[in-house]
Amino acid sequence: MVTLQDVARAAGVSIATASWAVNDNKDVRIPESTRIKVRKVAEELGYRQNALARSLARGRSDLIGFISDGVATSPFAGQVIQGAQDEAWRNGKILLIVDTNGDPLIEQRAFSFMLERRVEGIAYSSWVHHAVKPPEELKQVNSVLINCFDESRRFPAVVPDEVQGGRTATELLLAAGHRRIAFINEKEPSPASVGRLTGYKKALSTAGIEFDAGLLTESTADQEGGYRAAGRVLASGATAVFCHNDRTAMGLLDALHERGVRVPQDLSLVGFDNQEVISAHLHPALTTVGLPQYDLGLLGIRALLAHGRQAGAVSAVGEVLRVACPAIVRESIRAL
Amino acid sequence: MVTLQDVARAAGVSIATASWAVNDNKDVRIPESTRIKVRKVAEELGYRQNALARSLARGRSDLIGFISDGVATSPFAGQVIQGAQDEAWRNGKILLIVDTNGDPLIEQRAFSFMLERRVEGIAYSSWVHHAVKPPEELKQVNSVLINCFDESRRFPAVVPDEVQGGRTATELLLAAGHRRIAFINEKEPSPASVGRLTGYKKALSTAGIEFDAGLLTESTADQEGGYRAAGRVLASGATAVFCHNDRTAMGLLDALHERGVRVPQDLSLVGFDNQEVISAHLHPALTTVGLPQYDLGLLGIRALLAHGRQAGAVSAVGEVLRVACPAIVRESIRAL
DNA sequence: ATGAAAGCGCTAACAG
DNA sequence: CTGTTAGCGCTTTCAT
Repeated sequence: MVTLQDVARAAGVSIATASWAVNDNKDVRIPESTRIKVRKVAEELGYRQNALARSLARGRSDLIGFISDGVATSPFAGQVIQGAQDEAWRNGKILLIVDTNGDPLIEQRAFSFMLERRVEGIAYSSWVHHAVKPPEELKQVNSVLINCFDESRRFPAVVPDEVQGGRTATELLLAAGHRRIAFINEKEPSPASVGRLTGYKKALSTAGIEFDAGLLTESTADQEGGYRAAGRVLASGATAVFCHNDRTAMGLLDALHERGVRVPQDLSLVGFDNQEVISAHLHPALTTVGLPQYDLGLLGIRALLAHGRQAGAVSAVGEVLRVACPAIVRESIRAL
Repeated sequence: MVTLQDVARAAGVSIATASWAVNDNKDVRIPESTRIKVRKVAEELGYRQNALARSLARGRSDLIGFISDGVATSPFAGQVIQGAQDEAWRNGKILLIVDTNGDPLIEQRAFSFMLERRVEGIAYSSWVHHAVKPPEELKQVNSVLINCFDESRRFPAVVPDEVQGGRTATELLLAAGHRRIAFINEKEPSPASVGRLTGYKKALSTAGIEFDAGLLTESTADQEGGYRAAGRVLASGATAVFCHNDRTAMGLLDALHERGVRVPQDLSLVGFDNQEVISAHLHPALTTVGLPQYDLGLLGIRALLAHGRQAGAVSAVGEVLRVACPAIVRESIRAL
């Protein structure tokens, strides 16, 4: 490995000068000529900075830890990471990602690894939007929660705006003239289920429609849940249905096909999540509401970096940022 | 930040001794008592090793680079990363992951980052199994290709065994008594399409069945492709069909439902990829062949590490390891 | 404008 | 058994 010392020697300058030339240091003025020369020599020798030494000397690692409880399991996490990575790079930082797969022991080791590597912050993310009890280690470093939040509000968090999402989904149907809109919601209480229900009710009330409990069906948030809800939905006399997520919609669509109910001719559908493999390829393609995954990652890292800058600023601590969920219009809604 | 020096001072020992104690160094014998004491002091002071300094001093970073062209876009990559991470950790290494999203510029920067960080090897992976022209930088460090391969065979590679997979899928149908088995294959030539076709033919020939070109249909490898292939498949008089992947099977199933053809009563189906969101939740649940994603990652890193150990060993260079694709039996096959 | 030199925190000979 | 010390490769202050 060729070191800066080698470059300096070969270029006939001191090691300090070589450092300045290589780093294009603005604080010090060295003649363009020597700068050029040094860089040329470095190039020829195939010099490559040693980030380990550099970090040690500067006291900055330029590393940001990213802990996820499931890139592997989830089709969502990928986009979040992409957003996080892009924002990190834009700031000259690089992500040190580890997927704990939900295992506390792995999480423990992940923290050690990261802290030992002197990461400048940690983004702690989950693939399901939910409340978490962040591990103590998180407090040892600047950090942010992504797609999850701390109930005791000790950390800033970035999450999707479920309420607005639920409202948007409902409004899509309302705008098409539907008045009797069924909602197949997830049975388990969760930020998504309570948030989306709230949004659904808000949209209805804004449109001057009274909430009808008979239009609300609870089920598991997967294909089977949607499939089993078909009977109740049909019996409710709804002309449109808002499904808790795309998987639910897929199951419902399946049941509808079997019963000869056509979508969107006989019944309009809107899903949630915009899980592409499913929504974009159903028959008909599913109109849905997307999760702002990329932005969650991007904004999470941005918050981390901003917070790091104004170190100690209390303002953002515990604050939760809700990111808008966009409408994705495809073909499953028929205008009345 | 408390340093080793602080610990040493507080424990009343030299910094070297402190290092021995903290690292549980076997090469040197220090009395259990001082070892305990040092560790206790370290604990109390909240000492945490500085991996940057450690790596610099030892000349080993314990970092392994993992370049992917799409964790974000693919539901497959996640499992590969999981396998890679597990194997890396088992060896005390940590993965430095970057997703290039297929962008050569990002890839370029990724290499710089990794090389500067002195990674001990790079796993270069793709989310579609295909031939790649690995960038020159890969040669600067111990490396391995995962789910892709170098046509000029300059690097070891780990890929799924498409031929065996195609054979397995076909055998699943054969075993159920089917003789007229249609194959909806991907139109574009690719390791997957040619491999699976080869496997299909082999299975047939082993079973003493002659290949019938009339049973082969080519289409795009997605839902739409499967949907459009329905007519030809039905016309072929097949009693079973092997779909190039689960998405194709999903589209086909859709078309079949519309035409009133029941699965598996009237027609048996087998997919490929075991894309859970789809295959596990179709009606009926899809019998398919899985991709050995986890193992690809695991074996890739293992190869990297092994190769690093016997540095210079020519044996493994350019060698491609084919990993078996397992059968995933669900409900879409009916025994004749 | 450029060089000398003191670290950054830790490891690993080498002495004692 | 334990302490001294010379680096690892680079940044940065302080002279020159």
